[in-house]
Amino acid sequence: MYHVTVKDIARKLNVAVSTVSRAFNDKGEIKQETRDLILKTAAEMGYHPNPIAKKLFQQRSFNVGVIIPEFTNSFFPDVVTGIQEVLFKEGYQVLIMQSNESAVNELENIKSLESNMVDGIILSITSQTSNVDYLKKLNEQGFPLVMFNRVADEVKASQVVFDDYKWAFFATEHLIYQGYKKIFHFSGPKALSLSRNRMQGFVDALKKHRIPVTPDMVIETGFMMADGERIMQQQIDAHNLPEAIFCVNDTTAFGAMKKLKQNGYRIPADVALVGFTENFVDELVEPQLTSVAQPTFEIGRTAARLLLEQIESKGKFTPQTIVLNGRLNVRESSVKLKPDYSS
Amino acid sequence: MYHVTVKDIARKLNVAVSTVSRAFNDKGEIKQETRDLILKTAAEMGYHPNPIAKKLFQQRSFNVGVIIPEFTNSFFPDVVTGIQEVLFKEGYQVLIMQSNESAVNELENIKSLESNMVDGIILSITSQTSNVDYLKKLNEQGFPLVMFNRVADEVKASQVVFDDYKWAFFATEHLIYQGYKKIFHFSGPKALSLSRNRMQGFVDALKKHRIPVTPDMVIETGFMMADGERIMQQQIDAHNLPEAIFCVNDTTAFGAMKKLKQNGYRIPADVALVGFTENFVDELVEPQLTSVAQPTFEIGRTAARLLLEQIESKGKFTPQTIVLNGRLNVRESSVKLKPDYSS
DNA sequence: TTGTACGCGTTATCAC
DNA sequence: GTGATAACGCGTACAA
Repeated sequence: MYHVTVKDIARKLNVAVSTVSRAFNDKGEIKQETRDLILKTAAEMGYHPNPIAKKLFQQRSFNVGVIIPEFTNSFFPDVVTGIQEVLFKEGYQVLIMQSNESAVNELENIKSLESNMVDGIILSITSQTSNVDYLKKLNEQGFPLVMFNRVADEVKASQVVFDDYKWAFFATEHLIYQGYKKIFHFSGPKALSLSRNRMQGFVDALKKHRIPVTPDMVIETGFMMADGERIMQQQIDAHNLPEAIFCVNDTTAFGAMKKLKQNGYRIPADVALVGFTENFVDELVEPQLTSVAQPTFEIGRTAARLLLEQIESKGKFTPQTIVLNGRLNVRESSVKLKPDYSS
Repeated sequence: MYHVTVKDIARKLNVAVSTVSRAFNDKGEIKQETRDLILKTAAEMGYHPNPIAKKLFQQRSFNVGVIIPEFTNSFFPDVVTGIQEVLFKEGYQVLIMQSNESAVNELENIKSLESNMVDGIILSITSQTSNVDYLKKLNEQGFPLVMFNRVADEVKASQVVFDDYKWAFFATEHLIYQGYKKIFHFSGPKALSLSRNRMQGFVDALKKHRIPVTPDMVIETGFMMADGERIMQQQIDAHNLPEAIFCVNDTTAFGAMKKLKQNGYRIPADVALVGFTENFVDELVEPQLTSVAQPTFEIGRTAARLLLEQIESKGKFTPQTIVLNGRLNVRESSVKLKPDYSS
């Protein structure tokens, strides 16, 4: 694998390397015909500027790191797609890393990206992350950083978030309007502000409609399908079933759905379900799952734009928080069946 | 963001930069105590070797590119996870790119990775890729290359594949053993060898069991859910329904399932379904979908190991093809209901 | 065992 | 308009 360099072209054309360089980074300070000649022979020789040398000189890597907790749900891949869309156009490479919901991996990833001289990092913290000192330090040093969805509020960096409170409120209110009174919430890890916000939305919606809120109505579950299954089974075993459940995400809702069906309960007749963070599977399961849709691609694009802004505004930069809007997709799993008078 | 360099350490300690460098790349040719001192002060000063300079010198990027058609199904993310697992341990960064099932993007991605001096590329070609000249050239130049699942046979590179023929054969035979006779196949894009192999497995299974094969039994569908929906609706409209369908993947099977249900058909009573490439959704849909499971993570790990082998065996390297094994997960969608004598 | 000097491929800053 | 040269940070011959 031999790579053609500026030197090769310079030698062949009997010009100086700086002239060759100028031909490529055209700033008008080169004669048109020399430029054309150089570009032509360069193409013939199969020359490509060596990006590594360029990076070394410019002290910029044009790499951006993205750290996400997992890959298996479509949420994060979709966000990453949005991120890539914007950054790729601007000439950046995107290094994607997976923390696998492990705070240890996450820290390793951050350090690895840092030592690879990425120009900035976009991340969504794990559900286990408790210590964000490193991120905080990085951010205070002015290192470009954007967090999305799962954010650490102690770190004063740019954020792209969803109004979890509002949409949890709406989702819960939707259940109330359907006529359900005994409503539970399967919550995410309380360490994440996202979980706390969704929980608060749930609680406040009940309060608004004068439905008494007791501690047993909120059950900390987790984010995985297995979590939903486990907690649902516990409730079934304890003979403590509500009329409806608002789940912190679709995945846990699927777990709950599975266990309910296994135990012979009908959805929504016996227990209604609402999820969160739209998934293409929602329309495939039976009954179809009501869920709150987040603008995944737009989250990614916005995060990328914020990061670019910070990278390019050498120094003086004030972090911004952008809140994106969503929408409630009402489907079979949450709609109260009207009494059937026809038969 | 000021970065500490070898120079800073050398100045502080009054030694030569080469001594500092030696301390890090320890080959025993340095006094133990100088080494320790240098390492200690380096740590204090927060020194990290600049990977870009290292790459420029070593003419190696320790980056590996991965190009996949899409991110939304869990198949590719899972494979990528396996790839990262192996490569990350060996000190490689993985650059992930998405071709979005576009042959144009794919070529751009390859060139972008190449010009970024990745040490090798792992890829799965798009369903649109017809011209693989560029890949062929790359491969013939000795550029490390591994293809998985969706491979281009004209390119004599290492491959990690699944025995699509065998498992399509088994899946079809399973339907035959259930007693179905009129069986259709919704095939993938014929341009992909993967599609042709699955189709051939289907055809040969029918032949083995002396079921006549007619051209209308194989319908080129595509890979997306929308494809499955469209083709299914066409069959329904044409009143041309089989007793069972073997779909090229789960996604098209979901599409078919959706349309069948919408039109009031029961699965498997009216039409049985079998998919391919296991998906966590299979157990969530109703009825649960029978599917062939592929060892996704292992595919990734194997591809990564093959690539490493080629990267490290400077020059003399013979491409290998590794065939991985799978398994048929039989679920409700394909099991023939026995006549019910109980009622 | 340590220091000097050079090269990796690029761009910017000087001269000319 | 063009050429020579230094610099980016590192690793390695070679010299000391």
